[in-house]
Amino acid sequence: MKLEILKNENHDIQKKIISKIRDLINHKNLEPGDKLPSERTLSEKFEVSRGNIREAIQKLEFYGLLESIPQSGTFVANIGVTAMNGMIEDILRLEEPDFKSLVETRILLELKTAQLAAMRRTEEDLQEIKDALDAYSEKVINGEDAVQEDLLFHLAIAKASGNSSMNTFMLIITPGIITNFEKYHVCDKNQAFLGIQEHTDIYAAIRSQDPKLAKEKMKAHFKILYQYCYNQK
Amino acid sequence: MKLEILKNENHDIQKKIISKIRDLINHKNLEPGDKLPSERTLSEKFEVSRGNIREAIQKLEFYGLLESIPQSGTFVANIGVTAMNGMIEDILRLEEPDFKSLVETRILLELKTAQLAAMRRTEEDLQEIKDALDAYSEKVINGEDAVQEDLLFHLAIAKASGNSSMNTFMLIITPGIITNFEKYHVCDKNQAFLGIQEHTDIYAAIRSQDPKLAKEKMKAHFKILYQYCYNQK
DNA sequence: TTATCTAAATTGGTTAACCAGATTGGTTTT
DNA sequence: AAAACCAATCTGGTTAACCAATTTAGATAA
Repeated sequence: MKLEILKNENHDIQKKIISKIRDLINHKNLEPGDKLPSERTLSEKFEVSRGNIREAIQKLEFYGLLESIPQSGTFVANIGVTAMNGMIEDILRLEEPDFKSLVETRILLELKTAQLAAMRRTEEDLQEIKDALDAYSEKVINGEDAVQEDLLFHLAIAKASGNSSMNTFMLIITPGIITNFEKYHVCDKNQAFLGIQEHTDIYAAIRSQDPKLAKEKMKAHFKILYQYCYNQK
Repeated sequence: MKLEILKNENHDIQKKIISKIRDLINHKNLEPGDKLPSERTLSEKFEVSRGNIREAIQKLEFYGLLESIPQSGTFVANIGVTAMNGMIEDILRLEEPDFKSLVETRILLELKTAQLAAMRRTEEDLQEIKDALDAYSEKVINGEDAVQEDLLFHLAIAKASGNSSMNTFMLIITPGIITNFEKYHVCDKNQAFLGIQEHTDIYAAIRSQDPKLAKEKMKAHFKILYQYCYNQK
């Protein structure tokens, strides 16, 4: 409980620091390549710990807005003040994604990865998808829980898509999907049995290198989920 | 130069730690809820600094595989060994996305965000998109560089889509897109002038709440880019 | 024997000291 | 006057000490 509060406080502090950095860049008219004040200077100017400053800078570095060079300084990336302001505003605004956003995004990604996997899969990819499918089927037939095997099947397809961005994004949204699924108890035995057929259809389409069919079968697979989630709301 | 090497070494160390944690979970048959050895124990067992251990744990925490509780310990998340192994393998394998992956993913996301924005945009969203469009047009007409304003127009649409996951992903791929664009000098003056019309078309479709048209116009906008990027390869 | 309480040890998180390398300003040399 | 050099200073990065909360184990009391 207290953890949550602390973490939120910490998160708030980071947001405040980021907005102060933005204000500083605007006020001092810092242009691409200009150097920010040192971490120590900022920490006493903003009256926060140096660690907090470092975290904020690293976050802005992640989004490509700043660049830290050891033993030298932190510099404004090659991006103008306009885009800088717009992007920082976005970063500050971003709330934690709701379940609906996660599902919507997952479906979008999976329809594409299925399509791409059908186009690009190697024999090795295909074998891995097949293995995941078999593991899944076996668990379901034995009446065991197969959430993990289901997940691995989908991740195998993402891998076969040959697009590392989409693969990464699948991994990022996976935890949120799983926890929410378990919270809502979406998967029951009937759906699992139906899942075997749907998974098999998807696999077959990817094997026969039919992108359109793969997308179609993936869409069918998500149809129930999609409706279920939106009715839940 | 040396920075790169060091950073790669650091990255390698983290990967090694993550795979060692995976081995440990497998070897000790740690199940969901089980406690990992303390950070200090791990650091001397793996012969790395405690900071490295913390980074690796935080990364696995980000992907929902571990959970750290202050003054208590780090625990295996509610995810079985099968999925744990599969996901860690994926995490270790993920390479930096190439330009093609980035563009492919951006197009996928933007076609959807345009569509969703047309469905869900509020009056406020619409105004912000309009402002971004005007700022872009003005720069282009004055013959100035308008890369930033172009970017902000697209981010405004992502915001209006009402899907925070997609919005986040757009922000994540943006830096890679920008740096590569500048590297390849994609945008020239002619494209910028053409861009005004295309942007205006997209805006009009979103204003008139026509999802299908919005997607179509966005597709047209990306057509040149898409071909250009793939020809570049 | 069981339950309860207390103090010591353990935990993840945080802070302050330290490090190596880059920068800078002044000095010396040519 | 200009170039070369050098030491003091400043930088982000790293490490070790510290902290408060928690857990644990043993002593005590019922």
